[in-house]
Amino acid sequence: MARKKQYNEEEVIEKAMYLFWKNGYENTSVRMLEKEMGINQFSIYASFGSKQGVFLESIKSYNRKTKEMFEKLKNSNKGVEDIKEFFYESVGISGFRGTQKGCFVTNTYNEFAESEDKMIKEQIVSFMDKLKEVFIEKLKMDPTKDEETVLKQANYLLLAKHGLAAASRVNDRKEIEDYIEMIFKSI
Amino acid sequence: MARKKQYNEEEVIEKAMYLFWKNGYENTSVRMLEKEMGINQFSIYASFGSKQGVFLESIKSYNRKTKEMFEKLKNSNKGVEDIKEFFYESVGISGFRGTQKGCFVTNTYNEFAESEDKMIKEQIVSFMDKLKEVFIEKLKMDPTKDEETVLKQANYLLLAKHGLAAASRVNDRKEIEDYIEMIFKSI
DNA sequence: ATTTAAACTAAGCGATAGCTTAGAAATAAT
DNA sequence: ATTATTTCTAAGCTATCGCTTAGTTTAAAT
Repeated sequence: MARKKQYNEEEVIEKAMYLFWKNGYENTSVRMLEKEMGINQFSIYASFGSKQGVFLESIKSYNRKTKEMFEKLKNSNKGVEDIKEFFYESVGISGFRGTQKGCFVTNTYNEFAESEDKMIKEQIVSFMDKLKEVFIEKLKMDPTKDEETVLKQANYLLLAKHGLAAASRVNDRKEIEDYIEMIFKSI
Repeated sequence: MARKKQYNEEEVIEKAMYLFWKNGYENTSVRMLEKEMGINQFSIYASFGSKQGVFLESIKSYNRKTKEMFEKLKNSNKGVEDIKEFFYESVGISGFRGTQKGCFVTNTYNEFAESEDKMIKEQIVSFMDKLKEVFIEKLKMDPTKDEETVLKQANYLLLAKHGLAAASRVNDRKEIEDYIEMIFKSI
């Protein structure tokens, strides 16, 4: 038949994901992707169709990376304490390859907040909705909270995460920990 | 001698500021600035030197716009309650020309978090530092708070503002108000 | 009215963006 | 070994980026 692909798509996407995470979407050019992914433009376009295609796959790759953390969060039963641990881990994961900063999802949310790009927005909103659902579930474990309080607090936690992402880009460890503790004081 | 400028620099910068606020720095091209400012590229470069120059002046223009609010915040003596009111006003100002979203400073902070652009970073960091100083002053009005608590809470408020800015781009009024209330529950 | 210096218009500069294409290289199946 | 089919290289496409420049228009000063 024919030649086989010299690269593994999942592997090269993971590399692309780290580059996007580090630089954001707009500040990552296809030439930069070529170098980082180790394949040339023809192969990038043959495999993923467009720069946006590479990015969408990168988000999925990030989802796979965080899935374990997410599953752990879901399966535990410590209520609010689980969310707090998740926040601490979120900060931890940000540094697991050194150059990336903040949370990839929150960074993307910020970059695309004003954008018209529906496919990317969908991915991000879907991720955040899933997270909110988990928060709600955890908060409901406390029987003293009524429905309204649960929704308010879930929304608060989701928004507080934006500050956390910003913090983990510039602030030091202690400030970040203080911030997390402050968040949970009102829950 | 010679011809006079057909435009007022402060006026055209204000228009540029709203465009930058709406689209961010990278997503605003010099061609777009031409249209919005009503002057052509030659005049833009003659007056402000570069696109970055226009942006720096835009930040200053934003500072002038928010100065009144800032002064009011400084001169009041209601402590934490002043900060809360400031948060509510911050959300209000975001909509005062319709198309802008979030807080211009926070948007810029997010866009330039990974950037090497020192001049722009300086402007933003200086703005946030000034805000933090005011927060600290307000928090100190409560004699029961020790120095450490004050610093922790000021940091918390500054970071919480990132969530507020994100919220005011997509969430509805009620969710935003709920979020603000939640922030101050732990103060 | 003439001079003169600045403001203006419009065209275009090189660099880079995302993306495409023509043709050479490689390899599984025959 | 030949064939068939895909991968890969490298060059180049058009569009847009920030910015500049040549040349015209305008108006204050003489």
